Formats: sequence, C-alpha cells, structure tokens
Amino acid sequence: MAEMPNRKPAPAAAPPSPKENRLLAALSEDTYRKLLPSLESVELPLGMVLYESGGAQAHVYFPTDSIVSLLYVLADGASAEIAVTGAEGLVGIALFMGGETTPSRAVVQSAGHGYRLRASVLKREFDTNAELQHLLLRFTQALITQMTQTAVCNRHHSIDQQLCRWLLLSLDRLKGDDLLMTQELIANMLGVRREGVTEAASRLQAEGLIEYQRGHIRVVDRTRLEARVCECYAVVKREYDRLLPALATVRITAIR
Amino acid sequence: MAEMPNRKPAPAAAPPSPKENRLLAALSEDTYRKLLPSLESVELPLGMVLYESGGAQAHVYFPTDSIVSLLYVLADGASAEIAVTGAEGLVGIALFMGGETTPSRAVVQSAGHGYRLRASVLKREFDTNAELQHLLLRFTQALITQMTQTAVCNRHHSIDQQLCRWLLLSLDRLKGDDLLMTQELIANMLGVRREGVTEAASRLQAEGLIEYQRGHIRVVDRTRLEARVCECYAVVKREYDRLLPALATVRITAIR
DNA sequence: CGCTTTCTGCTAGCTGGCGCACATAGCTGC
DNA sequence: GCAGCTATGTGCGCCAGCTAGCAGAAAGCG
Repeated sequence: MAEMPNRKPAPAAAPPSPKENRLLAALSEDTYRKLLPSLESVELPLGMVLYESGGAQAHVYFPTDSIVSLLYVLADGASAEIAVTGAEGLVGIALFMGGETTPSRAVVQSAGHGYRLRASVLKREFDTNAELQHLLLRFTQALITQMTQTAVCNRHHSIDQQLCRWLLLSLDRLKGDDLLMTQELIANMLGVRREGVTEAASRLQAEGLIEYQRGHIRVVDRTRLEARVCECYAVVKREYDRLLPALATVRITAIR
Repeated sequence: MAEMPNRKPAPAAAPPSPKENRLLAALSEDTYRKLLPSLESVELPLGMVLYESGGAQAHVYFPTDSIVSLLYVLADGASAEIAVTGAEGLVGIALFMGGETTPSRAVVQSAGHGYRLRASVLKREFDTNAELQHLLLRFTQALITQMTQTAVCNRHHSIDQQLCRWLLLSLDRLKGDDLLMTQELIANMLGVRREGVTEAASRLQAEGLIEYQRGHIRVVDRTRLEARVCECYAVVKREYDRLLPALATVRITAIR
C-alpha cells in the first residue's frame, strides 16, 4: 500500500479498537463485553466541544488516539486549561461523581478517535460494578493530581517551564514526537499571551529541544525537555503511573 | 458564667456534636448510628499537619469548627494552597478514591475541633453503603471545582482579588466575622510574598472592607468584599450549594 | 519592667509577562 | 503566480509582583 499523506489520514481508515483506551483495556473481559454493545465510535476533530460549562453531559468519552482539554473560560473570555485527557482516561467524570455537569468546557485539543457511552449506561454500571467503579475513581484521583499541579504551576513557574510541561503531557498522550498545534492554541490552553508562547518556543528551538513551523511542533530531544521542565510534570506522571493500570506498550522514559 | 477569654477557649469545653459537620449531619440516622461508635473526637490546633505529601493517611477527618488547607509544597519550599475544607466536608478523599495518599499536605489553617474515622472503617462503609458513597463523591466533585478555580485564579487574578476570595472562602467556614491568621500565613496559602498580602490587605482596610491587626482580621463589610472578589468565588460557592446538602443554619449571603 | 520575638510597613530596584501595533513568512485556492 | 489568510516574529511601554533589606510596633516573657 502507498504511503499515507502526512497531515490528513484517509477518513475511511478503520477506527482504533476500544482497547486502545487504557481504561477500557483494563476492564475484565466480562465487564468489557457488557459495555461493548453500548460503545459508540466517534471521530473527534480538533476544536470539537464535548461539553459546555454547566451544560448537559449526555455521554462519557474514552479517547483512543485523541487528546481532550478541560478548560475554564472566564467571563471576559480569558481561559485556562485545567487538565488534559487522552487514551489513559475518560472525559465526563461529573456523570459518575453525581454532579451531572461541571463549570468547565471539554475541547478536543488533538484530533483523533474515541468511543462514547451514554450517561445512563455508565451510571448504572458504575453503581453496580465495583471493578469499574474502582478503576474510574482511581483515574479521577489521578486527574485531581493533574489539576492541583496545574494550579501550583500557574502560581510559581515560568512560561518556559509550563510550555515544557504542556508539551510533555501532550506527547505522553500521542504516538510519535509530533504535535499539530499552533502557538495561538497553546497560549489559550496555558492562559498566556500568544507572544509569550512564541518567545518560549523560540528559546526551546534555539536550544535544540524542539522544531516547529506553522502549527507543527516536533520534539527532537525529549530528554533535555524533561531536564528543563518543572517538577510538576514528574509529580503528575508519577501519580498516573501509580494509580492507573500499566500499558505494555507505554513509552519508557527517564524521569528524575 | 464569666466571659471566656478571647483567644484561648477553655480546653475543657464540651466538643461540638459530630452533626456540626454537614456531611455527617446529612447521613441517614441508620448510617450515622453505625459510624458514631467509630468517630473519634480530635482537637485540631493551628498548624497541625494531618497528612504529609505522599504519606500514609490513617484517618479521614470531619472538621466541625476548624478549617483545613490542602497545600502543595514545592521542592524549593514555596507553597500553594489547592483547596480548603471546613465543616461542609472531609479531609482525606484519597482513601475512598483508591489512591491511599496524595502528593499534597493537609494543614490546619484555623484551629478548632473535628472527628476522625479510621481508614478501614470508612473504606468498608464506602464500598457497601450507596448513600455514603454518593454523598462523598458529590463532595469530591465540589472539591474538584474549588481546585480548578484555584488554578484559574492563580493564572488570571490579582493578589487583591485572590485575597478577597480567600477571605470569603474562610469566612464561609467559620462562625462570626473574625479570622485568626497572620499575613505571613495567608501569603503561604496564596503562594505569594508576605508583602504582597500586606499591600492588598492595606488597600482593603483603606476601603473599609476589613480591619486587621497582628494576626486578627475582621471582615466589616462582607457585601463590598463580595463585590470586589473575582468570579472564582461565586463559581465555587454555587457548586458547593448545588452539590452538597443544604444546612438550615447556613448564612444567607447575596452572591451576584 | 525591659528584653525578645513576632508581625507589619516601607523603600528601591528588577523582571516576567501583558497590551498593542505591526512586520514578515508560509500555506491555499484560484 | 498572485491574492488573501493564517501563523509567527518583534519592538515598546507598562505594571504587578518579586528580591532584599530594614524599621517600627505590638505581644509575650522572665
């Protein structure tokens, strides 16, 4: 078969298996078979809004090769990313936590694929299946750690460091070393000026850690990126590793 | 009986009822009676560390008239508050979320009283009692909202606004309008310089919103404080009101 | 009462990140 | 190959908050 075009994979390609999502993959065969008929395959294009702040959440989403950002948007339009979720997790914890909704927005940050489950199906299963419940609660705790480190990082660290953290968190949720993401979008996620991201990215490029051009960022020296990031990244990574089921194909990286 | 000394209430005073804690008060009589024998009364002096980052959490704590801060302490000693919990909640969610511990520290921010429950007792009950489980998960979601707003506030708002938010969050968890808290401690909580707090507090005092002297802050005009705070406070307050059981004696305040 | 400790106030200079305005450089489509 | 859009680069003034050092005032203590 001929090489696929780089930027736009053929839409007719078979979707990834639900088991690409680590939570779904971690379920017992019994539970998995029970949920499978209710899992609906969905494409998640860049910028798609899964939930609006305070809006009804009809489904939970299990990304397989996409990344979803949880954002809070202020009254004046400014925004800040709270956390990101990829194939290691799920989007829509408010459904099983009991609040039904949250005051934040979920937006696709990296296009890809996922599966979704109707809220009613998930809630019924959550309340009756201890295995699923424990898995989802542990994921929620990992997510909480990510949120708290975001708060700390926002308070104490420079844009450079935060950009490193953001790149690494994204990279961990993608195959390969490439991100399709403009500086403008990164700035929205970090809640900083676009120019601030330009300057930070220029520095990283000058140091030979990344290469970028027009919405395409390639990490060329992950090790040095990890040496430059603040401790927040490692804290989050450790908690995810500790709390979530390991995946055989997970990338091995040296974290100090 | 003679007037009590102001700063140090007689230690022999009868402790508040467990039902001063809103979560315990919201339980059905059945569940409450079941837990009551395991509830251990504890004094919580200012500065007491309930959990160390990553350390074992042997109990969950239900404050009755105290306030506990969740803090993250960076490697260089800088810190930032993640959330606060008073009589409306509990400290130690990691126990029922399944992670057993968290990378943050829990410190008593306002001295008072509370009850605690051994981890094993709580976990057993959580896993077998849907009522308790739903209550605690809803509280956890409210706490998550507080954490996310902390992240947003850290990113976008001035020290003045954050101080207002912090004062209001504390006030909501105390009787009366007085806080026993030095600017130094507030600065640690907010993760800013002590002088920054001095300046912000001076402005608030000059505007007639608060009065303070040596570790004693009195809010004299709560309404105007609420007018000056950023939206983060109202978002958190709304979520707590929405997600947690109402308390008859809760203070009625006008939130825009 | 005098000494020490703790808390608050003030100064001066520095810097990271902001707002704004504008220049340039790749893509895309015709 | 040109037009037009989108993405990035840059400069400049500004300010909140930081570092650092010190002074004064209140509370606690022997």
